[in-house]
Amino acid sequence: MNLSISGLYNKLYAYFGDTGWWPAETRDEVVIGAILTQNTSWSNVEKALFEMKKNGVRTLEDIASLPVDQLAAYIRSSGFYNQKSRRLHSLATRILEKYGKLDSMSSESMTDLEDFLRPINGVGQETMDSILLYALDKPAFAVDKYTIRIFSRTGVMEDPTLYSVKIAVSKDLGNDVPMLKNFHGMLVYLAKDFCKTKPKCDECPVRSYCAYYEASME
DNA sequence: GGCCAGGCACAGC
DNA sequence: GCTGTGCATGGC
Repeated sequence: MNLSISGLYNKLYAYFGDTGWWPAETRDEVVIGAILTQNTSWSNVEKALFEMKKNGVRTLEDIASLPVDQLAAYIRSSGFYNQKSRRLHSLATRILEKYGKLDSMSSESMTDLEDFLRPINGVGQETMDSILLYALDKPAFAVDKYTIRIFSRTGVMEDPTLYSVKIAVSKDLGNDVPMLKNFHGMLVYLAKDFCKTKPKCDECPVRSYCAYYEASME
């Protein structure tokens, strides 16, 4: 059976509903989390966020005014802490220099924001799209490893890559920001709940489309 | 104890 | 352009 992108969205929505993704209370926290979660499980990111907050570091301004190695000590549990502390510090500094705060940044155009973010060290495609969508409410779509895996297994796309998925999703879901936000959130839930190394296919909402499920039944 | 996790940059081909 | 590698912790 064939499944389109909006078909996948509808299947997932029927099961998960509104996920309220991204798990952050402020725009600043989205940006921080977007760097910290790079190739890292969210539970380790949470520990780092907790440690930062415990020490009064909650905003990009707090980060920019902190020595990098101090920041590194706080985010230790998120792994790659030397890299990430440098990335976070420079990203925070550059945003503050150019825009002052994220609220005023969100009134800029997509292309201007992309041109600003893309060259920043440590901001790749997924990090940029996460920031655009979840911190700045722009119609971007963050493609992660989960997304590729699910699109591939469910046959939504033949040979999904980061860029082909981005294009196809924006074609199918358009510029509907709440929908784009929720789609990514639902894909994360799906991947975490059902697609892990020891998959739980029995109750998966899209198992009837999934090549992995079929293979596991043989 | 080994494998994996929501990436990214950079070297070498 | 594509592929391999370093970056590091915590949970299973």
